[in-house]
Amino acid sequence: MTSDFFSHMQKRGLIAQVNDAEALIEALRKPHDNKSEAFPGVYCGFDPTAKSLTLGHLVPLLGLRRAQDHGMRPIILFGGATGLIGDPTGRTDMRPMSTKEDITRYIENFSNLVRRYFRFDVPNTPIFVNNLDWIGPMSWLDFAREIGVHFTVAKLLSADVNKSRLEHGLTFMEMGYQLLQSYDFLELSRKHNCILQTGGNDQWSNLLGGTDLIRRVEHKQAFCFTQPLIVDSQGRKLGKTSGNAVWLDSSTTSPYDFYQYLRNLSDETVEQTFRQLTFVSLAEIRELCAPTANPNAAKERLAWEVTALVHGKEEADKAVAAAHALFGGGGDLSSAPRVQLGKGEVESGVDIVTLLAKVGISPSKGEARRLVQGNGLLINNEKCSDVGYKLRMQDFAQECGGMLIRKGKKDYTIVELV
RNA sequence: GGGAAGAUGCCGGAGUGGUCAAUCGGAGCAGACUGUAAAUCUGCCGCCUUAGGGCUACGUAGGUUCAAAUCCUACUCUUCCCA
Repeated sequence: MTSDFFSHMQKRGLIAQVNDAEALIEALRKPHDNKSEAFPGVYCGFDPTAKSLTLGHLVPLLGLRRAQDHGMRPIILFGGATGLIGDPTGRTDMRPMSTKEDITRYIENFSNLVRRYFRFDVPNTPIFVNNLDWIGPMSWLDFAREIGVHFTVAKLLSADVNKSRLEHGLTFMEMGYQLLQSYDFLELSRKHNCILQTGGNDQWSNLLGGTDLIRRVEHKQAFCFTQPLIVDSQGRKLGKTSGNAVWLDSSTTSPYDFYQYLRNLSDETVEQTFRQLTFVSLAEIRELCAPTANPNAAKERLAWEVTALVHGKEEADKAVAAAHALFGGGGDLSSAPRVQLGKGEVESGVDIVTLLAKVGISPSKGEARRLVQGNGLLINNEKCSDVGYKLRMQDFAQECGGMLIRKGKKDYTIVELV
């Protein structure tokens, strides 16, 4: 059944570039002993550059899960070592260096986030590794002699990713990044029978570095493919809202906001996102996204499916209920985003502008003022265009258990008194 | 090591003594239209403000001047050319 993996990924639009498709299909066809270490391994690395993972990381994560479902062993690598260096790919300047303590903390959070996407009740359970474990103890000299010797500087410089960086200052540290990632693949190939590496489309040259290294050192063929970056109809990277990333972590992006983000995707993006971010069958997706079908029904389903994967069915249902309540009128508001305000504030006659800034609905008073002046604010579904409006206790006595603030068309917040 | 150029707001990129909180484009926010979509059009887009103004900003630190993003000095960083 591993043999179906590749075509499954292709049909879902999850493969951008492959190094050797035919040989990979052939390798996956090879029967193996289900009880031993012999599951062919597939790995993808995640560098701890931020405290949480984003929507964009969901593609490779689910890709590993799809591999698991097809009888491969998923290997999730955390870049404890590579995170200290920073991948120069696609960047015009160096990443700010994180501290070692930050990276340790991030990795802890990553491993908590990631577990839910895999199965542990099967023989091919996932493996979690940290590349600091093998890169950390290695001396520079050993590394240079064992790994560095297989890379020429000309080759590294010819990579487009490095070329563009050359003008802006590429450091020695960062140029070593590809070597580290290549070494990871070699190590996993030796230890865990890992035959395949996946990554984002921008990772192509890093992935090839690994397959090259394995061929040179082990005289074995290894495989890699990249996955398309998920983008919207304008080709913008998916997963940013209001300039902020959409995180997989419920404490940074609430399940409601997560749901809303997907619910608001543009029409053209829905079918592709459906294939890439859900396990819904292709036949059903076709039906949902047919030209005659209701695009809003498709979006609701898509948003629910992905939210359920990331936050669980219960949270997804709550997000739907909240959305229906806010947009459809009536229904259950209990899951809408909430913020709290001290009673004393209202008693002392706080005005609307101060309140918006205080609870974080607007980042500053000036912006709150502009919002109100621009007719963009509704209090309990009534337009409020009076900048000096003073809140009263009865404003907070709505059914939802507080005051319903609507900013613009679809940004709802309940302010409750404590 | 020597020489040249450069560092501006979230990003790109104008500005070269006052009229600069800084042209323009992108991103973002809001309004109209709509389907919680796209496209389009309109307004906003440093912070505070009792709306008169105040404060902080043009790599960092000093200086010249009534007045500096703009001139001078030192420093930091980057790019290019030569070695």
